Amino acid sequence: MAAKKSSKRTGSAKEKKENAGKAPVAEKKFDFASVEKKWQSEWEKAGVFKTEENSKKPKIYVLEMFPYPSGSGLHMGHTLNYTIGDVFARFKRMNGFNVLYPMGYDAFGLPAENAAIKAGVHPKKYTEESIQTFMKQQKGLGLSYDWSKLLATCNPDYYKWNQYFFLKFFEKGLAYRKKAAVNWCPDCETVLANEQVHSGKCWRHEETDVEIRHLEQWFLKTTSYSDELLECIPKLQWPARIKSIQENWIGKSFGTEILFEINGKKWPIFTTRPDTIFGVTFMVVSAQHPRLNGLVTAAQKREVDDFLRKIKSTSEKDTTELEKEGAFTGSYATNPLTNENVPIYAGNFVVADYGSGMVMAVPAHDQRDFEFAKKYNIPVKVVIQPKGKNISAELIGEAFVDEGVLVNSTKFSGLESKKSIEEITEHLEKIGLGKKTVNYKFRDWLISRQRYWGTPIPVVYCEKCGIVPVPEKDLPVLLPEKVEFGKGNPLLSNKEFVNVKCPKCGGTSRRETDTMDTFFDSSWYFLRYCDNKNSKVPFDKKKIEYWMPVDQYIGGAEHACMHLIYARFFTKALRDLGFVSFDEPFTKLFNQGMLHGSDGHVMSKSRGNIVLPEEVSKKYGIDTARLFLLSQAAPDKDMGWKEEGIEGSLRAVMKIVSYFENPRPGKSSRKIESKIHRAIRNITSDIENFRYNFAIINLRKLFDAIEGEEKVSKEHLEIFLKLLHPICPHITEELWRAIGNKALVASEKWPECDAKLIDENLERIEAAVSSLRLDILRIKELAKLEKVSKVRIFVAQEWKWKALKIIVSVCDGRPDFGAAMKALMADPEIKQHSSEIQPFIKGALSRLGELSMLEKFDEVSVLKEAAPVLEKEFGKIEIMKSEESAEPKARNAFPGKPALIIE
RNA sequence: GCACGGGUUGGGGAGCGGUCAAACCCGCCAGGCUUAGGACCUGGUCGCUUAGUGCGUUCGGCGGUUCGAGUCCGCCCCCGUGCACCA
Repeated sequence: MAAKKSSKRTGSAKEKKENAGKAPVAEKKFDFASVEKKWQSEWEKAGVFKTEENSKKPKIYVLEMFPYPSGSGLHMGHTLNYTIGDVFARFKRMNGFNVLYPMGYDAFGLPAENAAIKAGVHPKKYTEESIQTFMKQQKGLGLSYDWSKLLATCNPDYYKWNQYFFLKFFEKGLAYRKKAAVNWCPDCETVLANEQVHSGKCWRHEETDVEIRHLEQWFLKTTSYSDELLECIPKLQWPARIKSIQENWIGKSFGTEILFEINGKKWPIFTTRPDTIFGVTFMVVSAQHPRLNGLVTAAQKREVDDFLRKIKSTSEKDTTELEKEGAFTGSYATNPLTNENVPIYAGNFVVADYGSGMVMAVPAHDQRDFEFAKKYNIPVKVVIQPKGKNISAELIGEAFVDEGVLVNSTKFSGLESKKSIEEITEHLEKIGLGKKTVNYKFRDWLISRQRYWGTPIPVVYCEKCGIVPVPEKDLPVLLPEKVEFGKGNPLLSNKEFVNVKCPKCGGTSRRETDTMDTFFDSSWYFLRYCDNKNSKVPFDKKKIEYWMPVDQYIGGAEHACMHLIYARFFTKALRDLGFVSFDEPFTKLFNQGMLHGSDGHVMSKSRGNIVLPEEVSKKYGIDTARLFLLSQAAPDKDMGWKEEGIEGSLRAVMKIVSYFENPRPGKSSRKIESKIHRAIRNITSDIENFRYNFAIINLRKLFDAIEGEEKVSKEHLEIFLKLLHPICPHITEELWRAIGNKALVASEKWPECDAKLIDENLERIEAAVSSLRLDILRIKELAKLEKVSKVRIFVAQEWKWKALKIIVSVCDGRPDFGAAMKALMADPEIKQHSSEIQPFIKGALSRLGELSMLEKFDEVSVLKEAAPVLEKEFGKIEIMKSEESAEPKARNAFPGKPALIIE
């Protein structure tokens, strides 16, 4: 099929090429592969993508989220992602910026380890090979990375600094170890951070329920930055969606902490509804609460244990539908304002580590509490009445949760609930039994993992000294290669690694075998790029100060409350440790859309719907693929990959290539000059604002205009190639050379728009020409005229123009028939046409907006310029005033809408 | 349940409250050119019209604001995403 196709693809295009004495492009197709290779190596030779040291240019740091190097390599989805950044980086480079555009690999992680278990390959080998594949593919895409900045997080010269930062955090108390109810994924065989649990499932295993286990683990004190992380969000130039996800994730809520007395001890209870405190009839403590046991009396132990066993077997299923359940603990709490004793239940609907893990239950005014109370026959006490209504505990079928007026609340009765929140809180503060407080959903980041392929946590456990950090001089704690994969943490199988002497006392001690969450690695990699070869310190502060923060970050929205929050935390923590002096790592963030495969699902290896860039490249050339991907939609929108569409992009590329094979150099017309400068202006702002799809439309329009010209100057052709270069880097280099240039487009200066050369009038004339021409042709066809010998164009009578101006000015954007009529009748010249005035005003009022634009140009002069262009084709063209015509249709010519008579 | 996106002409996808029947691409139709081809060129592609730059009807549904609404507001329906028993 293919061979037949290409042999047939000859014809007129071929003849043209042969006349020019050149190889027929269309026939040979175009050797994209060798052109791509050639320019990729030229770029490398010239080092055009290297950042400059001590540059006077303004800096810009363009960064894509670095990939996890999986064995399956890149697909078109990645291609889209990196192309978006590459276009931007090339554009900025040409605009005179010193651009840092690096690439690296998030090389630690579970998939490598799992592959090792499955295929018997060592994770190190697996990862190294994957990285090689990725690099080769990325180079094949023509991405303009400065490869000298390369890093991989699994190299000791990188993870050494993970350990170094860990120790710094440990010193400051930002890294700590505690026993807690943590998330455990039985498939990953490790604990997970809260951010890695999605709706009760593991982020890597959609099918796997996460279990709650009580384990001692390492945490980073991310919560000490909760407030700052939240407060800085409005300042970020990030997509609103990501900002809102982060705000929700941090989940700040204002409320009151009330001290209830339980077994002689004060328990702080967090609530947003202190106004309902007189309605508390019981308390519920989380079934996962670490202090639950202390509340259970001997008599109730059995009941509570039964309950705990029951929820363990059902709790992970259908969290949405879960019925509220619980068991009485046997303990009571004393309400500080009523001195009533209320029973404490253990319940499945209370979160252990939000607030204090126990809630005061007000069944009359909280739906969950209501359901629970009904189930266990606990009294319901109404303390807030809706305005103008009277509800009673016996009759309500659901909790009344809205605002109202307090009742049964001692001296607070009669207050509006909103007001009483303040008053009750104040009262509690006065008597020392409560205070205003804030609560966050955000929790500390659990960073230890019971897996092999990660950064060893630099700590040993000494029998005498307890937790002892590894001294800085002994870093890095190397990850041993010799381990056995299978059950449990492979690191435990290496005795030399595990059994060490205590750095403090020299006594027997055991090395920590947990490794760090890989999100630790990715929380500061953007800093390391700035100084990736430094072996003395994690990075030179001066270099960081020059390059950071990242000006433009590009990546997927799935990292909204994982990587993007961790990196922000890390930056703030490093700032407070004196490593950096800025507050936020990423000034601007762009979320690229997801590429969907032909089955409509997001393109991914596991779905089996991936399209490989190599294959597309081979068929269409990578520039064509880039053009196609970016022209489909705005780059932040999801889009589908469809093979059919790319043919159109190939056509466009081939048209451009053919044109440049046989250019027609000469002096450009004013018209094309105007168009070029308009295009410069538009395309510059399109790329700047990631409106690549519009940039491509403008490029195509510009090319159509160039192609239609008899002659175009070399300078203008060069401008076109420069404008196209960020999107189609390879072919533009090839064509740049073809029209006689030596240097590389990649290092050329971006063209500047000379606004003076944009000629609105000329473009109006052109538009008039083409619309006139079409009208004439259409009329000719409809009238079945053999030939057009004469065209008469009738333009509106002058009084109509005058009247129009009056109407536009009188009405000031708002149709006002009366005012318009009055104004027109006041003008003696217009008054002569009184019979036509009324319909004219109606017409004008109905298109007021359009007409106020029309006012700006002179119909007659535009047509006078337009007509001669068409005379060659249609013979004599006359322009005349409507009143000179006897034809009623022509007489009705409206301003801006000329009438035609053709003979 | 809460929050955020989105529903536009055959498909993809644009659309500062007036210049918008709605960019651009694909598809489709007609014509041209032809070593008759899924190449290239030109035009068309909501309906009705037609010597029109004419009329009508449209932008998930229903209301509202406005002289004027895909465009703003309210409610509803559908699709997608995030969080989810957060007290």
